[in-house]
Amino acid sequence: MTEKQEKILQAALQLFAQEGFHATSTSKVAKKAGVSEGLIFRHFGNKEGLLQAILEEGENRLKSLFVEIVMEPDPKEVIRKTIEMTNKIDVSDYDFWKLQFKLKWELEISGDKKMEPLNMALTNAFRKLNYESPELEAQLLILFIDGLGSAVLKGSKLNPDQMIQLLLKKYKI
Amino acid sequence: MTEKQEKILQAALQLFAQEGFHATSTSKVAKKAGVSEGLIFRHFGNKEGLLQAILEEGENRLKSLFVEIVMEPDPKEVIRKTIEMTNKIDVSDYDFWKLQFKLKWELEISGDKKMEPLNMALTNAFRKLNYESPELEAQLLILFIDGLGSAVLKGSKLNPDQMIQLLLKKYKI
Amino acid sequence: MTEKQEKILQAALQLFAQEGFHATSTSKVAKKAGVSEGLIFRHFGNKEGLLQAILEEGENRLKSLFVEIVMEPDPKEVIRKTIEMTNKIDVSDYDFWKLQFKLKWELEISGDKKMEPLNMALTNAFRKLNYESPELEAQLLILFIDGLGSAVLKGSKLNPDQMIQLLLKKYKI
Amino acid sequence: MTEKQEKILQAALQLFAQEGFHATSTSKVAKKAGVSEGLIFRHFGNKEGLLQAILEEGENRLKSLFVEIVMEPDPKEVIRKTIEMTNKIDVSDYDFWKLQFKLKWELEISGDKKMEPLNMALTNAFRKLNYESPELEAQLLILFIDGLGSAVLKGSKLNPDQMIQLLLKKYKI
DNA sequence: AATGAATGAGGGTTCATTCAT
DNA sequence: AATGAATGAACCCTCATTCAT
Repeated sequence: MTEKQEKILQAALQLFAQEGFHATSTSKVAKKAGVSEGLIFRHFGNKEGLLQAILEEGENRLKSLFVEIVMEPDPKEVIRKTIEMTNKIDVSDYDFWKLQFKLKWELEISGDKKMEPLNMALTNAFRKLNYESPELEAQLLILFIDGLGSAVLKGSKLNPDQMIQLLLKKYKI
Repeated sequence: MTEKQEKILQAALQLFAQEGFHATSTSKVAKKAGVSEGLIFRHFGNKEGLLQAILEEGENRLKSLFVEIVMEPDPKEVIRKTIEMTNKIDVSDYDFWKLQFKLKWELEISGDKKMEPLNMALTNAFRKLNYESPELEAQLLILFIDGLGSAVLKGSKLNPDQMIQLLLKKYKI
Repeated sequence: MTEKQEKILQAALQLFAQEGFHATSTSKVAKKAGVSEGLIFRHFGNKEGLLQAILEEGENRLKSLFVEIVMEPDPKEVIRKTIEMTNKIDVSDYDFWKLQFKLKWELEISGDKKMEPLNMALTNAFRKLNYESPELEAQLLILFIDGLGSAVLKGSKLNPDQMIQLLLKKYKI
Repeated sequence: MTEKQEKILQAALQLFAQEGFHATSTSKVAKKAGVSEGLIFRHFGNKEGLLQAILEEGENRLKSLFVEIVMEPDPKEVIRKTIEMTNKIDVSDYDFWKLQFKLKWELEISGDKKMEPLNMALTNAFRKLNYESPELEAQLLILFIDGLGSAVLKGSKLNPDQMIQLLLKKYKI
């Protein structure tokens, strides 16, 4: 991975996240990266390939976010960590996460699959805590954190910390 | 509103919802509507104008969805109706709602403002029911219905009816 | 067929014939035709389509060149007219015919099929004249007019009229 | 001439012959040759230089094809060898000869000059045999073998052996 | 000798938009 | 109101070529 390749990825990430995939031209990416447009295609094949390169890194980051939760034995802790997940996101990674959400809509990339490990960890946790419908409860919680992340990234005025506190209380944690 | 205008709006709605705003060319819209491309510009000024026309109708539909909730005096009913809102969506309107969600991300159109009446109705309801933080509770519930709608429209496998039942139980309704 | 469409075809024919298909850019065609580049694609779909449009006219012209020969009852006349065919080509049509020959090589478009009616007419003529191998004789004569046309169009110094006289004498016509 | 230079020439020959000069990119040549693209320019200066290198070898091969004919004292033998020339072409050299014909059209390289020695040899032969117009007869025969080679290389269905027999008979050889 | 990163110009094509009819 | 020809800018991408290593 040369220095210019990194520059391209960085510029593309930022622009895709801010303006969207289709609304970002490869020439804009090149200009922002301080690189000739042709270089993008030499390294990533085509615009789609550039996107894939970014997304691949995305899956890795998501996995490393999940690993702590999935490995946690205490069910209450699983739920707590899940709820607090959105707070773990570094501000410098906003563009990155924004892109993930954006693409789910712009390119109809389903996020279900990626969430599966989290889903299972939560289902297990709720089962251990004797919730009536552990699967449903897991889905509901995922719905919440997805919604919370979504709201935060879209710049909603909602205060995530308060929301997290409220949720923790509701789950008696 | 002539017949051809309707045809254009219909075609645009479908295409914008399915492929996205930027990925849909005006020529595709014209072809699908069975209309000359120029006519789109005659009637809606430009591509953006076409979008606005669709969105305006969107706000109206949203308002009419909300009106029942906002007018409801019984706070428990307000919450129940809110939770069951997603079930009220007709399958034939899927494209329409999909577009609304899609655009929030593709064009960074905040949905906060549109949700304000619902937000206030819910806040009021929770206050009447002596919830500790009615504002937060309202936001949380909105988060939920937003997440649920989002999941359904993206074709998630999750069962909305079960989810609604679970929620109703949680709110003791 | 609008006026500008004609202009495009004319310019393309000239450039394709002179520089070759691949060596001619659509922008060059547009400039020469005094037309915006986009118009080419509106009317002909793509560069290939533009070529096809030219070639279609080619087949028609070829057919009308053949018709006199194919309809001729006197076998000697068939042969004579075939031999003299190259002389029938108008100087203003040089570009057109050059393109036909050029493409046979540049794009590997076989000319065999187009020559079939002429082939049959000649075979018949040679058979009536009791030549030993009429099919072969027909092919040989086609080889000759193809070669002669080719030489003339490539700007060879060879004198076609003398060549034609020589041939006529050989076939005793 | 290093091993890699040979590889490049070989690959270029094949590609130029099959796809044409303009339609073949230097990168394709490099890939086929298993060589870095830069090396092509190190060795041959530019794409044109690469072509020239191939063509130079072409002239040599042509000369060596002609030498037998030009050196032949018996006029009848001169004619026979000329007519049978196309049969002398090795199948493994098809690409090479195809390229020669192709370029005559794609790049407007006249073949007249290269044919001069053959032309003179034939003229002489016909003169010795007391043909009326030896120059014309020479040109005509060249026209034939050019056409025959052309047809064979373009993959025509015509049977070259039969054609050669027919010609030999016509020239009473 | 050989590589592979890098470039700038140009490739074909699509786009939103305008205009005469 | 409606068409369809026409445009120019921008699109993604490929090209031949250069250069540091």
